[in-house]
Amino acid sequence: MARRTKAEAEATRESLLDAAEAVFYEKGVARASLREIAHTAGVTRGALYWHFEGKADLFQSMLERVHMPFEELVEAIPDEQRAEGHLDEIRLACLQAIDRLERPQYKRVHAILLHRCEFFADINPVGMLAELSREAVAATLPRFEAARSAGELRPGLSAEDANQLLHATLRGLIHGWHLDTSAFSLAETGSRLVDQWFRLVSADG
Amino acid sequence: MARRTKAEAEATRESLLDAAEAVFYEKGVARASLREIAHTAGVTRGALYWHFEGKADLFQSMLERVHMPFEELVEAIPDEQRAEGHLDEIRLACLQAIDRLERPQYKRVHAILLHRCEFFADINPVGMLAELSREAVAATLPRFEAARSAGELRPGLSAEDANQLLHATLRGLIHGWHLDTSAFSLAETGSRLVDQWFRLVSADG
DNA sequence: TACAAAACATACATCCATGTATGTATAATT
DNA sequence: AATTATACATACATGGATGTATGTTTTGTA
Repeated sequence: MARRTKAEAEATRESLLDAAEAVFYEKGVARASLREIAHTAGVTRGALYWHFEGKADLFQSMLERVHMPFEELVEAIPDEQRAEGHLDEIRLACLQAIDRLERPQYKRVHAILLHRCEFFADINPVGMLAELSREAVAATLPRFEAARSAGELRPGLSAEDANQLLHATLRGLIHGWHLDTSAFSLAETGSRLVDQWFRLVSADG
Repeated sequence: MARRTKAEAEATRESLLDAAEAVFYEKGVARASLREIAHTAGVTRGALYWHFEGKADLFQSMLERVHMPFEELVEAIPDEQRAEGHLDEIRLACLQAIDRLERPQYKRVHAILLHRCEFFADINPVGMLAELSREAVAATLPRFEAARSAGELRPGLSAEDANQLLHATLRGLIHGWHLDTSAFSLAETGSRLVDQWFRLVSADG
């Protein structure tokens, strides 16, 4: 086929990523063929290999579209929700994360990352999840320490333990939700449990 | 090759399951070939197809070797650890689970189930995880309700919420550990966090 | 002791995925 | 206006995996 304009090329790139999301979600990454992804995007494998080096590169690029660093979550806290203390700021950021995880694209990509891909070639989803986890853990720890210094944390509970417990709880909550997203609503049940958790670890809970 | 005795046949079946564990763990389920599994077990695909219907059946059979129902965990609580109340019984059972999850076979199979398999053909690992989860949640709920009635639970915390929080925390803890099993020891860090958790939710914590 | 089925190994047919090489029309550049 | 690189499509070469059919001993059994 003929050469397309730059904007058109970018559009095919995006549609390839969209198609990858759909096909990865439906078939799993390993059983998804590049042929089907290209076909879903309305192009051929030629286009795919032009924009990406292969399945691994495609997968990686797909993930980069949904990265959400903790600081971004903090900034995304709406103005009407004013944080009362350090603990409360973490809580509100968690609620922001929960809110985003229910959005279709995040949900689908997360489902792929959690249950629809095995490590392959250069891409190691376990390592990627581990990296994201470390990033999040490192971002919240100083806030828990600040909360500790301010006396917001329950006596006998260290900042490190509270931090690890929070991430374990969130991770488990999200994984559990992804086991059956129709079983409960993240927005409702999830945020209620998160609120309960913060009440349990706060000094005046 | 010639017909083997019944005992020998059972031995090859077991060695095929062992090989499946090893190859699934190394390559992931989707990229693991039955040829390599058979070769690792020291036989050919003929033997594999004799004992199992295919990869799905092999996978399923592999999982059945490591199932651990909650009641079994309760019974496995050593005599020197006497449970003080309902909450404490749940706690001790959790510690039993943690203990088992560090054993090589459980650890490997769990790693496969969590991060090294995609759903395929008739087998749906997400559904299987969901089923195991439901089973565990259903097993602990009545105990939390008993704890609630006995006044062991923190005021303002329902049995349902406590139950969901526990399973979220455990699931997150285990998933997090599997992201990098060298990062921390489940036996040490895990049981410390579990103890902390039960302290947080208990009325006299 | 004979025989049928067990417990595999071997061979074959089929299919599909990946990677790369090559073709091609057009957008961008000079 | 001519040229070049772009943005793909098409074609080809290769390889490996699955499923099944068929062989081959030997074991359990009647």
